[in-house]
Amino acid sequence: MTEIFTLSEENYLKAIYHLSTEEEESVSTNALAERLETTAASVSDMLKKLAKKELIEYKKYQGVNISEKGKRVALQIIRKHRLWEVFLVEKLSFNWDEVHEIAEQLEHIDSPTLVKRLDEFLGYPKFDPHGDPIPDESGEFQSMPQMALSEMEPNQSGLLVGVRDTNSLFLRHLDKIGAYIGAKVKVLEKVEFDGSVEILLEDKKTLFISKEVATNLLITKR
Amino acid sequence: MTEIFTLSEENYLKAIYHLSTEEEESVSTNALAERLETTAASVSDMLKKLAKKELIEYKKYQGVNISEKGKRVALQIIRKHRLWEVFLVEKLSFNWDEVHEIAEQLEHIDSPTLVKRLDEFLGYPKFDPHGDPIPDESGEFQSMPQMALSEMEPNQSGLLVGVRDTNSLFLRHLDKIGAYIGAKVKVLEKVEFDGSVEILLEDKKTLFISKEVATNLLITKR
DNA sequence: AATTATTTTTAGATTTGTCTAATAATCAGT
DNA sequence: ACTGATTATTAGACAAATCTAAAAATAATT
Repeated sequence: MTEIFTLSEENYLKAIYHLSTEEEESVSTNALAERLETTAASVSDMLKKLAKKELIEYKKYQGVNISEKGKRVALQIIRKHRLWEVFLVEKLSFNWDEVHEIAEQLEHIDSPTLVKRLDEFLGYPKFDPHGDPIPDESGEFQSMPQMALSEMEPNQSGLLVGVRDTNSLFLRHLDKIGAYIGAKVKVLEKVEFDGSVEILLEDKKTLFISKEVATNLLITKR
Repeated sequence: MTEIFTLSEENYLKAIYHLSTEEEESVSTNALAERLETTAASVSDMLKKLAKKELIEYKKYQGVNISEKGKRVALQIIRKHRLWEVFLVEKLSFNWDEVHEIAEQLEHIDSPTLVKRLDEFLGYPKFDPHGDPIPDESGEFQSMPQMALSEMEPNQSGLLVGVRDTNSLFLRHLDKIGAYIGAKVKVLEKVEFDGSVEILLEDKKTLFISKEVATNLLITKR
């Protein structure tokens, strides 16, 4: 008898989870309202509901913290979202910038067996097409130490493992310059003047990356 | 800008479509209420809504007929349902008796591109795992002339192309006796006494089929 | 510390889809 | 053609999720 949650509840939980990993402090009503493109009043209402179900810890005017139970639920939704993204890209040959909205729908499909079979079908992937880790059934996931490309020093190298911004224009730009998740990246030079970075991609192509792009590319050193 | 329908509207349309192909006459409020496990009052309310959107033709107390527009919408939902069933059985190795409820959820995912890619990925299947035809993008589908096994005469043979009852117990029974969609079936003898039928399955196995089972198996002669 | 600005919550409405109970229309049997 | 039974519709209520506008709490500024 696994508890069932509404679409709205699931979306709130996911947003709360994401916001609380992005910042250390508790999540504010307004931040949630903005993220979910709704009003602060609606958020207040929903928070009361989620608190009653013990999915969050909530004291009026003090912001929200996600509970252990809430985190468990959120991570399962995120797991589904990312598995479906892998499916869409690997099996249905979508581009990685086209899959987010479809996965937003698919993540709410309720069937533990389906998730298990899908995971198996995809070969138990550990990361989604954007480089984000896929939680396992118990909510655990591998997180590699990551840093922005802009924070690396000349001569350091690593693998491109993720992007900070998942904006579709940005992702298409990456495709165009030939950058993809898993690519080997070596920093050749950092340009003081404008913060841009000269990199060597896959040991064969050198190019300049603007500061804006460099701060949005996540690298694992090793 | 393709019109968007709510989950409820889609489920009503699907039910109306199915009921109106099962019987020639227009669909009654009570029949719909029973099918959708709701009350006649709720059905009345919804019918007004669907009529306003011109998805059905509806005159008070006279039952419903689905409009051309409504049929188009219903067939696209059915298309999605059946494609997902193929996916679940062929790719995720579900049994055919386990897929219906999951497909009931997946059929509401809204993304024309997804449907197109899924269809392609599955190799443009024409029938779902229960033997039901899959409508194409414009709503057309192949329908083979079908008859119940119980209506066939001795020495006639054909292919098992579908089931009338999709009850999970029934489907498992079929698995147990070794009957599956696509199997060759030849009627050896009909037993007057209890209406049971002796058949030859795939030219290699003879067995007795009860009247109940025989009326629920659909055969194409050829 | 007092006042202003910001943030958050409440109060009251609205929409969607549902329900029960009451009413109205149609159908069936004599 | 009438009467009783069946079937369908309306009226009114309710829960979920949202909104606007008003009030309350907290934070910031002088």
